[in-house]
Amino acid sequence: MENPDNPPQALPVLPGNLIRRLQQIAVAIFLEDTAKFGITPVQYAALRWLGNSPGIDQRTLASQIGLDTSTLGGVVDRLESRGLLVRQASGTDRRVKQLALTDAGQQLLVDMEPALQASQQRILAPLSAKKQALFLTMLAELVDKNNVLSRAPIPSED
Amino acid sequence: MENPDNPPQALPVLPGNLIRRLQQIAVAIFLEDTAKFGITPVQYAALRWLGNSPGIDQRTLASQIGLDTSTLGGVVDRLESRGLLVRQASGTDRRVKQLALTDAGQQLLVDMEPALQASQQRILAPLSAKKQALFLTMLAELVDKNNVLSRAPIPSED
DNA sequence: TGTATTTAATGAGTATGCTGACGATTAGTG
DNA sequence: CACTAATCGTCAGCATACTCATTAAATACA
Repeated sequence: MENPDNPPQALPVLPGNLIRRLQQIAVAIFLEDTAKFGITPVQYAALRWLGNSPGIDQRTLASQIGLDTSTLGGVVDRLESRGLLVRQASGTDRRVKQLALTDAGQQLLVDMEPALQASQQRILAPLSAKKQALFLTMLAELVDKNNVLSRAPIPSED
Repeated sequence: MENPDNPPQALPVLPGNLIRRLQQIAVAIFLEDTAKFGITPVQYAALRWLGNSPGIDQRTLASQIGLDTSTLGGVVDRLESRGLLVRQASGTDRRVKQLALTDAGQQLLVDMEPALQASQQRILAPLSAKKQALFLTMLAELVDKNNVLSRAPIPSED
C-alpha cells in the first residue's frame, strides 16, 4: 500500500469514474431500447415533465429537470422542430415562453412507456431485487443531499 | 396506483434520471475542488491512466477509460497543447500514435492528488461510511456487468 | 415618471460523447 | 507479389452541458 509506483486507488474504482461509466451505460441502454422513437434521455425528461406540468416556462422546466437554461433551449428547439411541443410567448409577460406538449408529444409518451420501463429495469438488472431497491435509495439520497452542489440544482419544493 | 392521470413513476425517481443527476453533481464537485488545475474529470482519467501505462496508443487508452477514439482524440489534443503529454508516431507502425506524460503531466498528477481525494470523498459524503462502501460495491457491479452494453465498453483483462 | 435593477431567453465559446465516413497504413491471402 | 481485410487516427455531424455576455422586457424605487 502507498507504493509510489501505484496510485492509492486505481482509476476504475474512483467514485467519479464509476458514476461517469454508469451514466454512459444508462444512456446506451435507453437509446437501444427506445431506438425507434429517436428520443434522447434528456428529451424524454423534458417531455415527461411537461406532460405533467403543461404551460410552464423554459426556466422552470430547466430547473425541474436539472438543466441550465441554455442547454434546455437547444433541447426545446429540437423537440419543437419535430412537432412534439409548442413554444408560445406568455400573454402576461412577453419575456416568457410557455411550453406545452402537442398531441403527438402526448402520444409519444404513451407509446414509449413500455420501452422506457424496460430500459430502466435493464440498467439495474445485474443487481438482485433487494439490492436494486437499496441502490436506488442511496442514489436518491446522494442526489438529494448533494443537489445544491450541482451547477444546475433542482430547487426544493417549498 | 396506476392512475392514468399520473405516470407510473415520477421522473425524479427513474434510475436513468438519478444517474444523470449524480453524474452532473460529481462533475461539479470535481471541478470545484480541482479548479486551480483547470482539468476536467475525463482529462484527469486520461492523464492518470497514462501515468501507469506510458507509451500506449490512443485506441488502447480510449478503451481503457471508456471513451470512443473520436472523443479521446479531442481530449488528447487539449492535453497536448497544454504540454501535459506528448503524442508521437510509433516507429514500427506509422498508423499508431504513442502517448506519454511530460514531466509537467507527471507533476500535475502529484499536485492534484489531495484535491482529487477530497472531491471523491465529497461525492459520497452524504452516506454513512458503511453505506458508502455498499454503494461503491453495487456501482462497480453495475458497471462491470453492464459494461458490454455501453457504447464504449472497456475490454476485459484476459 | 424615469431610471436602475432584475429577470427570461438566446448566443458564443468550450468540452464531453456518440456515429459514420474517410485516408493512410499494415496484415492476410491467393 | 498483388489484392483484399483490417486497423489507427481523424473529421463531420449531432446532442448534451456548462459559463458568460447580451437583448428584451418587467419590476422596484427615487
